[in-house]
Amino acid sequence: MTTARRSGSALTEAIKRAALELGQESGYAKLSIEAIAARAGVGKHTVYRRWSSKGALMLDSLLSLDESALDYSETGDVVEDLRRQIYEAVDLLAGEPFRPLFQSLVGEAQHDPVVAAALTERFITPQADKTVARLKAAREQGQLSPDFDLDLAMAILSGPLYFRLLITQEPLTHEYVDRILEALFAGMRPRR
Amino acid sequence: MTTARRSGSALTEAIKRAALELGQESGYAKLSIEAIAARAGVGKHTVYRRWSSKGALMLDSLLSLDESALDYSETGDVVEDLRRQIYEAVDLLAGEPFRPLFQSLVGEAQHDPVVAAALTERFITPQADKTVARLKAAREQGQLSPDFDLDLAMAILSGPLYFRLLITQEPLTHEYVDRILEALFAGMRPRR
DNA sequence: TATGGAACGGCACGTGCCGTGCCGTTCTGT
DNA sequence: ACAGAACGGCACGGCACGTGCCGTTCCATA
Repeated sequence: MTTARRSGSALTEAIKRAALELGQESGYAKLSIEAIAARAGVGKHTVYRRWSSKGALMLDSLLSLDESALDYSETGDVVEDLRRQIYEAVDLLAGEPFRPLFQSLVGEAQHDPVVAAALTERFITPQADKTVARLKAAREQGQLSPDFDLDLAMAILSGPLYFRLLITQEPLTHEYVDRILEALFAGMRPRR
Repeated sequence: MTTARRSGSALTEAIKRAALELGQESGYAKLSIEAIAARAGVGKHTVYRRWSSKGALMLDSLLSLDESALDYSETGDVVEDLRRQIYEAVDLLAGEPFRPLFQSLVGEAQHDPVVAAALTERFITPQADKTVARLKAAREQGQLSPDFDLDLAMAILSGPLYFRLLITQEPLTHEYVDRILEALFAGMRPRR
């Protein structure tokens, strides 16, 4: 009997899917590459050939979900645009069902430089750049105080969200996002 | 020959010391309880009897360093008081030589609820409470806008610091702390 | 259409650490 | 003086690691 052999990319997808499934069932901690390979019906080599570690695999699996999902449209209103951008990121990664996995992944990045680098390159930097670009455009249109540090503004927007996700481990609601935006812009509007 | 036997608390201290030493030498990731016990000249039971996991041991070892170190004096100026409080926490845990360990520990808290709970109870909550209490006192003295959410202010102070520590993994300088304080209070001062 | 090489699934191996027993010894409280 | 707890040392089974080797299947090239 000739088993229909799957193509390379189909295997890659099957492994990612198995990783996400097992991750949601058992949690990241008790997750082994052995188990993922078994679930995907694949040899361990086939996994190791593609990813160097459990963290790299999970990160890739998780971030493959977004792709275009993290784009957002422009309304002309800075606050509204930022709100939408943050809502989408928060809903995807800090909402069900992927919050625990994303959380564990950021945790893993604290031990594993490879995961940290990949996380920064594929998610953190793109998001931060988008935020700063939008702020910059607003500042040039006179909607913001011209002396405000945009990188700092970005950190003040992002920081409390990660603080909630990682430290207090409370849910990230839209209402919380709104409050941060409100507080930030209270101090950022141009002075009369 | 009768080996001089160490008392219980002396053993506890010796194990903590060994854990911190090995943690700084090898990094948290490649750290085993076996190795810690060996370094401390102690049986594994003696470790397991005191701590339930590597994370619990490391957290205890690290936070035992502060004790009274995280107290600070009152100057009457909110910003100055908060600055001192944050400096001290940042210098101890996010400065050399303990930054990598603290970082890994917060990472561990993402997988291990026991570590997360201990971290919250022994460090996060006390720090947050202190900050909020100081803000509250200032507000009651009319130094702050009366409608500002103090918990949110605390998150805006803490969030960017953890963002730097965990996400962008840049050093936490006093200068950065100052900029956050400045930005926050720009939006918090009472309106005329 | 024939052929070599790459990728595959399956299996087994040695390694490291886990957490837990059991031993005989040493200290402590009563 | 004595019982019991805590100790250091050792050995154990278990698990997942990462890496070999096997024979098979697919694919590119000639």
